Amino acid sequence: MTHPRVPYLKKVALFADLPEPSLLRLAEVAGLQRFSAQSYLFRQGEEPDFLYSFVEGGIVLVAGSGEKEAVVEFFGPGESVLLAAALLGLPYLVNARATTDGQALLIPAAKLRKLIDEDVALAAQCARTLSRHWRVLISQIKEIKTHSALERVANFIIAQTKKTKGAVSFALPGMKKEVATRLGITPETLSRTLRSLKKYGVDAEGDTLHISAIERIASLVETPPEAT
Amino acid sequence: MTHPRVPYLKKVALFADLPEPSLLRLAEVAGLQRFSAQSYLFRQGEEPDFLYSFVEGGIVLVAGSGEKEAVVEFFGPGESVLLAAALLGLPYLVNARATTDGQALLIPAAKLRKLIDEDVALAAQCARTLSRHWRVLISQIKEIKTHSALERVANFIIAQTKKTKGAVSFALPGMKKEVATRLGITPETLSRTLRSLKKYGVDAEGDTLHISAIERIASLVETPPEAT
DNA sequence: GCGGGTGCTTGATCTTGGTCAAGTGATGAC
DNA sequence: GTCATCACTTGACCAAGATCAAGCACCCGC
Repeated sequence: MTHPRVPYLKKVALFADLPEPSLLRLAEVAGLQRFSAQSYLFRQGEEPDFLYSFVEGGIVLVAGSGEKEAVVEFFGPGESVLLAAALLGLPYLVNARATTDGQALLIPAAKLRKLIDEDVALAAQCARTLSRHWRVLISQIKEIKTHSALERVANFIIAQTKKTKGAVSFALPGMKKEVATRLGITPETLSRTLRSLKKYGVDAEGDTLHISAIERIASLVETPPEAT
Repeated sequence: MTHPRVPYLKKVALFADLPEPSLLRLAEVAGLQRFSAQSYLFRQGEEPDFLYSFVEGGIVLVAGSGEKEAVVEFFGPGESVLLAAALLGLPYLVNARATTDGQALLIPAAKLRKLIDEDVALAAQCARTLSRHWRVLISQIKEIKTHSALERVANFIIAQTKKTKGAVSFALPGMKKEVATRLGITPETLSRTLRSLKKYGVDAEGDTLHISAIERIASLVETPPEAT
């Protein structure tokens, strides 16, 4: 009965909660696209033809094309990118490069712009998703403006896991040099910082970090018990 | 015939293009609130009761309460803040402090959340406004991560005016120390940077900047003509 | 008038993190 | 196999900008 692409749509947070009719409308215009690691899905300055929602694999949003590259954020399965550009029909501000092989649902931007004016459920859901993105970016700006390199690395580690205590291991969402610019530091500084975190139980093994006790990392960043 | 608060709603970009029925629904729940310079409209961590849209005057969004304050962005007449928190019903991530006296339209957050699920025009408009905000924040992140203090100040000056050449004068959107942290630098550094920009025709007089030729500032920031 | 608070500037000094350069290890082309 | 490339690390050095400390100018209350 239901469209073959609906199950894919269900995997994407942006669409998961939409009612059946909305899903069907989207399913009709959506297409599934494979991509391979290190390939570019789109480049800064291009006109947005699609909204990208990841079913599998991940990408990294990179600002600035030439020498000065800065990672804005990593995105993985279930997330959508560049809703903003697609909705406004303005050129992408960033590049998207795949960090792994994967597949994405592509929704034609023109169709999306049309649907959003007709479908409350979709429009409201877009607004909520964009709201979440807004908050993530605000946090990042706060972070960069008020915390040191070591604190940012610590916070990044904490953000990568849901656990608040005990041992954790996880893979970095991209190459170390990408993680570095995501944090607003150089690869060299990240390397040194990770080494200095060894004494707090952080061990790097390739692109996997082993944390012996996440609460020790958290203590680095919490305001140390103040008087007053 | 029309509600007395509709003309105020018309002044706000978020609402200006909405059809009459949507405006009326909003007008019924909106309230006008005066605020005075330096007062806090809300503080970080509070539950969002309202969406704030400025009819007159401006505010500054400040992250971090204690010692480490960092300005996230300035907002003026016609703009709306914390749509994100209001829509999601999550605590504010930032403080809002008035930079001048003014008045704001307050839309109860609960009502807004209800309306957005029923009113396509409103929902779509929220999504578009949030999209614009997203792009502004992305630009700021790029800026901080890839440009030096001098370039950031130059870009800030350029962003404050619509003109692309000739002389300009404009008032800073807040105190110098606020502008400084907005740019991710200290007040001292801003002061020194402005002085070093004197030779490029930038003159500070109180909170007003006089630029003798905006294109000279622009040339500081454009990639100097590269070979290749 | 005077005194105190505040925002801004200026100078001297320090520190963080960036830059430059060299070296290692893994990977892949041939 | 060799060689090149590339991510990453490490070390030595450097510089942009932060911090610390005065000093100035303005405003407001008294």
